[in-house]
Amino acid sequence: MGRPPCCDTVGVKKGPWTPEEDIILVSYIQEQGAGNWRSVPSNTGLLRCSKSCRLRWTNYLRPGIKRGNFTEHEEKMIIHLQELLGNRWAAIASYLPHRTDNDIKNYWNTHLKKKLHKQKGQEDLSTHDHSSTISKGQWEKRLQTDIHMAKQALCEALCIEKSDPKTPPDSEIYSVTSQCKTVPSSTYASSAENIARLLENWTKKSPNSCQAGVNESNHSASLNNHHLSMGSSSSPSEGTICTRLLSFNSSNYSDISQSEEDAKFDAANFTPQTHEQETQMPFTMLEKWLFDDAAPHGQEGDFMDLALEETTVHLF
DNA sequence: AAAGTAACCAACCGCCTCTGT
DNA sequence: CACAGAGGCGGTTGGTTACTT
Repeated sequence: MGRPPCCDTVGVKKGPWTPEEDIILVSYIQEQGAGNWRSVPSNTGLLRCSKSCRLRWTNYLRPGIKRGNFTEHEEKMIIHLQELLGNRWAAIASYLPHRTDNDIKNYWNTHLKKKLHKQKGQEDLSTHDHSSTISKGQWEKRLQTDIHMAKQALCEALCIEKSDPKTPPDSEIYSVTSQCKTVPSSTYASSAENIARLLENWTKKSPNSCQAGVNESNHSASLNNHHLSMGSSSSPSEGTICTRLLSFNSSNYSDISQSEEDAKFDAANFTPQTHEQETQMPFTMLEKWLFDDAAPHGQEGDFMDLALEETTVHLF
């Protein structure tokens, strides 16, 4: 017999998450921090299994997530990393700070696999086989540059940490921990943004489900009203949750532009990041691991010997 | 306009790994 | 060292949306 399910299947809700559930989850994580997922359903009253909560957080509600519209650069990164690492989506995602493993996996399965298949078909017809070798070399250089940039970012982060112990490292800026009171509000605002986006779709799709207080002619107002209306719902905890969310939305989030947020990410661009605790392995370990993986394909030497060339920078 | 098909993506399932006891 | 439980991960599914006929 297999292991019992991670949680009771009786009374556990499945399927798409509602905005209310998202708000409850985000609010809880904002207070308690991510982790100890087992206790999340019982502490929040969510009728979801712990895994579902974790997945929802990591793939959708976590701050800093960018969805859809993969850039050409990201696309190529994924292709190359997939070539190096295989279907280790979490590892690949760690090199694309804005993206989740699920998102990358989906994108690979729906877009890139076909695209590559198509390209391969064309290449087979072509007699210029060396062109692919050249582009591969370029990618190796690019990755080397990525690694260099990541190293720099990590060094900077560590230097900052050392010089000013009160300054949280980048990894902490984007994590919602139990010490979240000291974490800049932008951390949570991004989640609020995700929910706001969700609410936007939700209000469009099901105007009846949240009509109380929703002014459909004004989107931002409708979102706020929606929060308020839920704040006056039967559940008192929900009320405080929504009020808090609203305050994040209205005061803090508006102060933090997306570009600023992006800039923070860019500072640590291509630095491998983990999803859950946002704790970063020492880069050298990851680097080594990556190279070890690549080594059997005879690429280690290429990577190690490649110096960072200015000519490769323009590729980004 | 309706039906059929393809594409997309959120979420689930089950196995694996890690960690605490 | 062995075991159990929790979290992490990759494969897969199913519902929804977009597109085509």
